[in-house]
Amino acid sequence: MKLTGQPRIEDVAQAAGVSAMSVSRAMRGLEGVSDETRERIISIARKLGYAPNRIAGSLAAATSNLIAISVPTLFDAVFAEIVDGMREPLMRAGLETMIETSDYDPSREEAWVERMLAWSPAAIVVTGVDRSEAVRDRLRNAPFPVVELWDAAESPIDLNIGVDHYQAGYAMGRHLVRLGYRRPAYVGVLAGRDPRAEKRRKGVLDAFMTVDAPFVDEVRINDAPSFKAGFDGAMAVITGSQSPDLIYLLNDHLAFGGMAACAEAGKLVPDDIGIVGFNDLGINAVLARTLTTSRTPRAQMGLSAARLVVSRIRGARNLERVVMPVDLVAGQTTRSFKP
Amino acid sequence: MKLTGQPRIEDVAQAAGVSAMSVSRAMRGLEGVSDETRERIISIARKLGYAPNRIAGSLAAATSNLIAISVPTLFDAVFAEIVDGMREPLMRAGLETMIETSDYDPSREEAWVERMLAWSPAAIVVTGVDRSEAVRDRLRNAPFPVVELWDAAESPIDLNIGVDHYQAGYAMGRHLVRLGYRRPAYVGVLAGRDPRAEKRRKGVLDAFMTVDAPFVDEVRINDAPSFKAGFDGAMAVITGSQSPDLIYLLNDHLAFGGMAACAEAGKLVPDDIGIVGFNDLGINAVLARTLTTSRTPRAQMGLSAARLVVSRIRGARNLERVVMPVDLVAGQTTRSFKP
DNA sequence: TTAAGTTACGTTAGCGCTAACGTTGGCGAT
DNA sequence: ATCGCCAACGTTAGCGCTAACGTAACTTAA
Repeated sequence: MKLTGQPRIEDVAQAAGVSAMSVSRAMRGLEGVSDETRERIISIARKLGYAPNRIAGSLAAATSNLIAISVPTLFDAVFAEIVDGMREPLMRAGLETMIETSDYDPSREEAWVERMLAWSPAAIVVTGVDRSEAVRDRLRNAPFPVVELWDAAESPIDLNIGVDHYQAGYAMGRHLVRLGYRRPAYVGVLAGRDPRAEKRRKGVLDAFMTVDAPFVDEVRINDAPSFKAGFDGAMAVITGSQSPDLIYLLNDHLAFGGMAACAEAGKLVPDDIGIVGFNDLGINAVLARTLTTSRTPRAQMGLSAARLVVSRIRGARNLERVVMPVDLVAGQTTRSFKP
Repeated sequence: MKLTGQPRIEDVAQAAGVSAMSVSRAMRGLEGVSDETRERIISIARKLGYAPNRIAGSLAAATSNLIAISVPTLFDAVFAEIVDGMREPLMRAGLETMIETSDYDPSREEAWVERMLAWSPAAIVVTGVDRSEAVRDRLRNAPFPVVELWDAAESPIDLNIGVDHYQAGYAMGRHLVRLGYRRPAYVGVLAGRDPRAEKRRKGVLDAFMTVDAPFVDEVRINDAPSFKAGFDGAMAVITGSQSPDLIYLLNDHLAFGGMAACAEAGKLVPDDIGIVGFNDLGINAVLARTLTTSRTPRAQMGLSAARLVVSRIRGARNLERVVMPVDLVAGQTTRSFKP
């Protein structure tokens, strides 16, 4: 009860007539204390309002119960869902979550990784696989599990759970080619901002190139992905001179904005123009005219990643790489969209 | 360079020919080292790849650079935006974010508060003001700033930034009464799940009671708020026997689902029935037929909260309570909605 | 019976840092 | 000259916990 007014392990030890070490063992559920003593210690600890000082514990044990997670942004429901999906297993395992939003900036992520190393986390989770060799090295040599999430890694640093964005794009592209589209346009954010989006774009493009049909137009919004960005981008493409028969947008947020732009411009979807997104956000559940999109297992990805991390922390030594399936969600093609 | 292979402060001290304390002072920008020595120390630290061990530092200083934030969920864009808004000032101040999602469960929040006390955070941020007196006491006596966010507190624990949900509801209710609506219905989640939503509901109800027009129907979805929940809830109300002339839904997510339900049921909005939400999500920017809703300054709230926290940590002793304005966003009333 | 475990503890020695309190030397004021 | 003061350091003593290593009592096997 010295500095902070909080009882310390020594206070509990004295009250229970045992050593601090026994209290430590009892509180952490380690063996080496009899059931009888353990119960007595725990009840006394509760009575005193004792909570182990995690900082001291982490220093002594040279590890913490912190999981450090970096995502580009929480504003995008995709990452919010991934993080949300991780919470439950992490909570069960008594792990706390530290979060970073890098705003798609590799240098911010890099600085954060360095900072996190100073916190001896129990594990670190980063988004995607595209980062400098220097950071990869730091993570490879880290004394804790590392998860690369959301994208599929060719050579993972350690654990990897994600979807193959190129393949998802390619599969969607093939589907669109089969439907007869030949003049695709692309609407996304500035190249380099979102490596996963670029991979999907490349997949779609490659699929269209099998029928010699490259993008006839391409708009890059210099802004965060949003309904508005999709609206503006799609509008630019629609009112442009290339008259595409299809717009592939970075994700469903943009795609929904794109549908609205079509409505505004008097274009029927998909009669006049096709609109395709990515992720399958919940919005499709309530639209009479659903988007064509790709369903990504976000929550499942978070859940699996968290479980893997927990099992690793508990001692499992398996190297895992999980590529999760992306389901193609075909939009309705019989009625028209009017928001 | 002992345990973890990471250089320690002592390694830097020896390399620079000074004491560990001087390195500590130099790294933290404290006075007591000459500019010359400071630069030399910092350059050597960089050369060695030294990063201060935050855990050891936090233990010695009995405080950390951690900000602990609890929100009900990140899946709701509102909280994602609040957290996102806090990131920038926190980052600038060198503070790390620990996050908890309580899923609207007070007992989870309570347990988390106890856990966080063991981490000596620099500040703690909780959502809303409705919590047990026991938790309020713990937070009041905490040796760091506490922020209650998103709701306006009558008697704040410490800092408070939020909107007055009752007033927002009341203002919206008055607006709706003026528009001539007299048979309102409510669609929300189970009572007790979301105290802020209940306050808004009460505000709307009180406004309607000024013209003796209570809710004619009320549906409580036993599920997370989503497009789908709004769709289902609104559909239940529409197909019910009370024929409301207006549906007030918990938030914009539900309200958008509600609009879709109206379309599905062949009801014109607002000709046949009014649909009202809360928050003003970005979706309105792309809808020809916009929702009637209340605009909440989420990002601004996060930003202000973070700034306040930072200034407090830096020594300011001001007690602050900020009630932010909620703007009423009137929906278009001239054309009909068809998704 | 006795050596060799086993259980249930206690003791020791830090983990890497920082608050608080020295100490030293240089400098201006008297 | 010598006092006091200040800047620029160094020293000491932990912060509260846990890994690693004792140790005593008790059990088991041959």
